[in-house]
Amino acid sequence: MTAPLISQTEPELRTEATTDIVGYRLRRAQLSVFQRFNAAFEMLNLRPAEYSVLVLIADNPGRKQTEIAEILGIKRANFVALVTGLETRGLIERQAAPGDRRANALYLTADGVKFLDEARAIQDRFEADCIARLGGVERRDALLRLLDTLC
Amino acid sequence: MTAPLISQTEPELRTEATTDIVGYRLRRAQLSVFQRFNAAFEMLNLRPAEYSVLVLIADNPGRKQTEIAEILGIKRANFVALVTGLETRGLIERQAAPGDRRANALYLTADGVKFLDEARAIQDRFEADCIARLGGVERRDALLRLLDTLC
DNA sequence: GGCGTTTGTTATCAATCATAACAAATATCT
DNA sequence: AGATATTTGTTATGATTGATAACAAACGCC
Repeated sequence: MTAPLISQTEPELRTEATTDIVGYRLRRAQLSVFQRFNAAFEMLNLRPAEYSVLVLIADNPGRKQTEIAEILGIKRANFVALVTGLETRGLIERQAAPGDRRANALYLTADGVKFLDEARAIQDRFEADCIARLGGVERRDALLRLLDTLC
Repeated sequence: MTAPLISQTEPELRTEATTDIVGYRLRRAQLSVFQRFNAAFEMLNLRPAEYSVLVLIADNPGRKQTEIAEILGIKRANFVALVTGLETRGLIERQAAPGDRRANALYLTADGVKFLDEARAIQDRFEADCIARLGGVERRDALLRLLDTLC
């Protein structure tokens, strides 16, 4: 005997047990947001991690690689290529850190400052879009508070 | 002249421009949750994606690979290795799909059912921990609603 | 019967993340 | 001061994840 014909409309899958999970929904939301971020920054060819590095250096010039990396939760080893990439593009500089010949002090170049201005403008629009989707700044803040409890 | 001594306590970095961003906080929270998930499932050697595949097959036996993959947002191409891995471990089976000799219908094996029972128990405890961190089921539901608006 | 589409698959490719090892420089301790 | 431990940047490497292109077999359509 074959399976009986149940419905003409395509039978839907049961997904509650999978989708009603915090981690799963977090992953989906994060992927979605990052894809939109990448689309918005396609012209600048800037990835999320790179943007955060530029902002952090701009707000904290002269800090060592390790300090910047640690705050972003990036391993020292993986941070090297990231910094090298931004340096090769002429956006940041590694300078000798005063008082520690091992360390590299990171600075934005003049080009980097100009570049970051453009990036910040795009990011502001992007964040405004996220806030609009969430339904207002209060909801955004509520989300950030909830996310913090998971870290 | 050298930089003046400002403070004995280590000077803190300015991070607002980076951390007050939805995408960034999403990424951090998702990474943190997945790391705890992986720790909880270390004994079962089960990754988040694998768990969701098992649950989805259990709740929708006989579905084609493409159907399961699409719901999880996994590309067909990348889903092959995932299915093969679970099949090699004896947890699921690829069976001939009735009426379509191209497609593979996916089923849990008896071992897969037993295995998923254990996994579900762990996941239930894990989700309870997430809810506790968030401050209750209402907050968890609020988070899920907010996350949905970002997809 | 011919033609476009779907399905599973392989092969790449890029990005992300983790670990181990290492040399140079620095800090610590006695 | 000298021995020892730690920090810093770096390279190398591996595992995981996600995306794209191409392909043969099977299917659906006309």
